[in-house]
Amino acid sequence: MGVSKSESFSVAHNEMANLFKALSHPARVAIVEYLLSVDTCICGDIVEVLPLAQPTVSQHLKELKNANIIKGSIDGTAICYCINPDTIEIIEKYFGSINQQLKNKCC
Amino acid sequence: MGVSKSESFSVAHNEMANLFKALSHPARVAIVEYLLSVDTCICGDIVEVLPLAQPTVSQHLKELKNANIIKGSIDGTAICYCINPDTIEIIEKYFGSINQQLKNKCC
DNA sequence: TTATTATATTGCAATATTACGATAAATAAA
DNA sequence: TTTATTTATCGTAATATTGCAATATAATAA
Repeated sequence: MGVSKSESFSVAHNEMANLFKALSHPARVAIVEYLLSVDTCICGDIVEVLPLAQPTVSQHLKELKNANIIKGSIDGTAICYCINPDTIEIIEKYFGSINQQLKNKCC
Repeated sequence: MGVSKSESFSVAHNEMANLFKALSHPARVAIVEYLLSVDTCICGDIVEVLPLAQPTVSQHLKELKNANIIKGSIDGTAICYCINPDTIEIIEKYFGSINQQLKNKCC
């Protein structure tokens, strides 16, 4: 019991759920919005912006990377993070499609 | 410690994270897509569609309701669930705005 | 080489989530 | 009233997530 039965669901449902899970923590939402707010992708100061310790921030960045929501490229000793526009577009289109389908409904 | 430091983040970041958390499980994604697939909102057969026991489905429905992603209205002994278009639109616009901001960027 | 700097990993404690059997609650039908 | 039917809640076990100190890794600078 208690085990997440993700294998019982379709790959598509799991993929969407994983995208949302990556954004299901305020720290990760804050990271995405911070990456949006800075001019360039070059930014190694995310730890300074968040009220969390460096290992915790590193962990959150890893989850966003694993979900393909952000990309990181090595720049000497620092790492440059930026948002992956492809993934954002996938999510936007997903909700756009839901909205479209809702327009042909009674609710 | 392990306690989620959600109070350390803005209300806006928490609100968006809570929306995504509601959709961060394949069962809840499946519920949303099932509600989209049926003609009317009148549906008391969600349990039949999912590979989960009735109390588990009830719990997932509760989380979607709490996040305002679905609405439920009592119809005799059954409950009619349907998607809340307002919340879907909030999410779509959120990603639309991110996409817009990304267009003016180097990445 | 030895610092220094930036990020990642490990290990662990605290908490949250997931799942379901048992049971309760509420309404409808007999 | 009694009996179905439908959904919700309780209690609990299994697992996942969150957070951070300590430490490791990797690249640069001195």
